[in-house]
Amino acid sequence: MAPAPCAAQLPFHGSRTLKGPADKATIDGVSTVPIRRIAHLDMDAFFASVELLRYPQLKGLPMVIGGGRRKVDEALRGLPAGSALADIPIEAFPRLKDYVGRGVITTATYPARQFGIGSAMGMMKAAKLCPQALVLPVDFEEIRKFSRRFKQVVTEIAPLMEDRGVDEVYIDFTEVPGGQREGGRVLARLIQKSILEATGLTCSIGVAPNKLLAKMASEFDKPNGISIVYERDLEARIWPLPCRKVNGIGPKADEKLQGHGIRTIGELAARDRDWLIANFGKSTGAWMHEVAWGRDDRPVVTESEPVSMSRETTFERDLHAVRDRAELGTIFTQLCEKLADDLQRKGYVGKTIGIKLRYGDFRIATRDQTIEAFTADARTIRQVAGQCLKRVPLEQPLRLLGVRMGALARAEDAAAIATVGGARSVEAPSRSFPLF
DNA sequence: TCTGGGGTCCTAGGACCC
DNA sequence: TCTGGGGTCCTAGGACCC
Repeated sequence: MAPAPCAAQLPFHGSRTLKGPADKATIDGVSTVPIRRIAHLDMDAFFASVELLRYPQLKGLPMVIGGGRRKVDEALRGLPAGSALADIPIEAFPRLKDYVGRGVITTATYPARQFGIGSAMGMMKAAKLCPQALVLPVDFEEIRKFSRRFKQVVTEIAPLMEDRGVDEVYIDFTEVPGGQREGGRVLARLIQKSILEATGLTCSIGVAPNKLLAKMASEFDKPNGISIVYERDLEARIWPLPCRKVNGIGPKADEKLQGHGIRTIGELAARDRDWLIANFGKSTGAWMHEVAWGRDDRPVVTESEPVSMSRETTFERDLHAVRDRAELGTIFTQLCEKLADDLQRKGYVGKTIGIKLRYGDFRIATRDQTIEAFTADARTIRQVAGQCLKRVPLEQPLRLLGVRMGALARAEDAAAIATVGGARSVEAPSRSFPLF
């Protein structure tokens, strides 16, 4: 019988991170310390590309994936099902001009992007740009399958991989055999080739000294491209880019920067660190200065625990708390049940239960309440969330309702805390009981 | 007939404790 | 009677990302 593992042999719990380079390596016959090489990998038009594997006859045509599914599903149901998917005539597929509803686009194929269509764009707006574009619903099961498959290919080659969503990962090349050759290009090529063989899908990879630059680099040559960026490329390749290209500078920050006449990353780098801090706050200002100079020492994190889970839904039409009370109540209960099911399936419990609603005019309100004991029970969630709902104004029409669980713990850890906590409360009341 | 459904992190005020 | 900081937790909102 194998000896019981000691603590040091147990798998890492929580976040496992890679530290800087340690060992000597040989590059082109020269012994040297490996330089930090971080890759960002982005699947090309992921959702749409997965659909194209099923319907190859649509290749090369403008196509979008996403949206409020109903209408599209109806149209697709009219298609002959089963084995001959590839033989369905193109004319049989639904078009954007026939689309009705509130959805947004998840992915557009490259031909569709030529028309100015992009992710997160409303379906109705996209339909005006390219009414003849084909439109298909998202097949989440299929997407997850392909997502798992490509990530497995990556980790088999380079184990230090950080998951950034269904279609994106960071990879630490630094200590991987071949990871230093041609600045990472050789390994990137191998990964691209292996993913294509395993899935039939292409991806774009950027390799750079850190995550910040790798993320920008992966966009340089899309689709199916590889870009290698070194520290010395900062001025020529990074500084000319608009500030928006920095992961973390969004529309608001960009607008404010532009208000100060700062449009490119180079112009941001030219500003005084103290000036940035004075105008954007201590944390954001200092961070902006660092990223403008291409500096980022965040590690590649291979494992992390979820902080919250939620379920939300946008109604087909705006609902009113009083007039549509019954319908709203049904949806609310279903959301709570789905959330409870998610928590239980994944083995989590939580203490902070909250609701979110979006009004017809897109304003958002949230309320939450922290309860004594961890739970993943649908009825408890429904009850506490119901209390939260009473604290929010409900006069105006509602567009969206959501339920959220925060302050998560693994179910088994929470059970242990409950036991110890129970014993503790008998001995002496104390508020400062350590959580973990 | 604009604008989905998940998430993370940050800020800021107030309660409460030491 | 008037005055502190530091720390944590809770709550609400907002920016941002995929």
